[in-house]
Amino acid sequence: MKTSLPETERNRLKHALKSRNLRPTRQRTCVYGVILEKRDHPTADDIHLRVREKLPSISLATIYNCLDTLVECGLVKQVHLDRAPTRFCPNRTPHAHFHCRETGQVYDVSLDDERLSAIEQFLPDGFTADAIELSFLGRGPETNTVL
Amino acid sequence: MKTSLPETERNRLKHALKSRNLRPTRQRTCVYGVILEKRDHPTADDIHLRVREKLPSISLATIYNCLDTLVECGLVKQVHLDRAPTRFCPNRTPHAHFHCRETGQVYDVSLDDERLSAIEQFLPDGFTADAIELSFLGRGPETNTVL
DNA sequence: GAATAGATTAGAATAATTCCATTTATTTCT
DNA sequence: AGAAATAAATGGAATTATTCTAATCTATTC
Repeated sequence: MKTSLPETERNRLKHALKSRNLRPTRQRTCVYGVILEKRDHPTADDIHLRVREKLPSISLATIYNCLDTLVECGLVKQVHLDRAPTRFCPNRTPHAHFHCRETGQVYDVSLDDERLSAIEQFLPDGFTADAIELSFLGRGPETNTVL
Repeated sequence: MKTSLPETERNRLKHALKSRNLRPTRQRTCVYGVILEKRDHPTADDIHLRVREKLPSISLATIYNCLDTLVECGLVKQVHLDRAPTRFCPNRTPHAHFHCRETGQVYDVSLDDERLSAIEQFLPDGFTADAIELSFLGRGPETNTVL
């Protein structure tokens, strides 16, 4: 059976899993593949629907398990917006999220090292962060009234 | 009946509500009072328990209604961390949140104007944000191993 | 190839949030 | 003040997200 995961990505997954003594199962591979395929910040449920097209019998619990594993491996990030289901994002470079009020669309906003370290310096002495989540809520470019 | 809300705060609430044609009901006043009283980022459920001591018959639905109103009025902010229930925060000055992995405690991290506008500049052209949420996950000062 | 550890599965359980229809409170109008 | 009109609160049911559990399946090790 062939899964549509490019070699580099598949290797990244394999290595990340192996280094933690986890197995590169069909389900994990497929979930990761699906997340990389359409980068629209899907929820667990969205992902379930998409993965089902390839592995029709996969359960939602497995989706959650796989996602948690991928998050642990640092291959996927969780995005928490509003009182809404968690979304998942395979962008491994440092970035923030912009959530459009109008369209509901979520955009990645990339953060270079300079910006990232600027943010880290907001923390008072004694605090050490290993994860930062920055998100904006507002109106994206396609909602602009052209006058 | 007396509610333990200091005058300034009560006025702030009254004015914010009036300007939106909303009513300063006992429930709204009490919910706001409780949130100001113990600033530990409680969930809707926590707040329900606390408000019940003063208004024993208040329902959770009303707590949610009141909180939504307070958020609309800009008197309370929502905090979204992990896959966890939303927390509420009455700190109206710009600030981020720090979530300690060990203790679960949530700290406010204040942001001065300079920092705030630095963050705003992360946005590409065409995007306008009316809310920013920044949160850190890591270890707070009380978890430091003293060597 | 049996034993062991790791993953998946279905479905039940839990928990957060929303919805709805009814009742109660507040404001407005006279 | 009292009646009408509007806004808000209520309880409980409904929905939805997420977690848990026990059983089954798979891969790896001896």
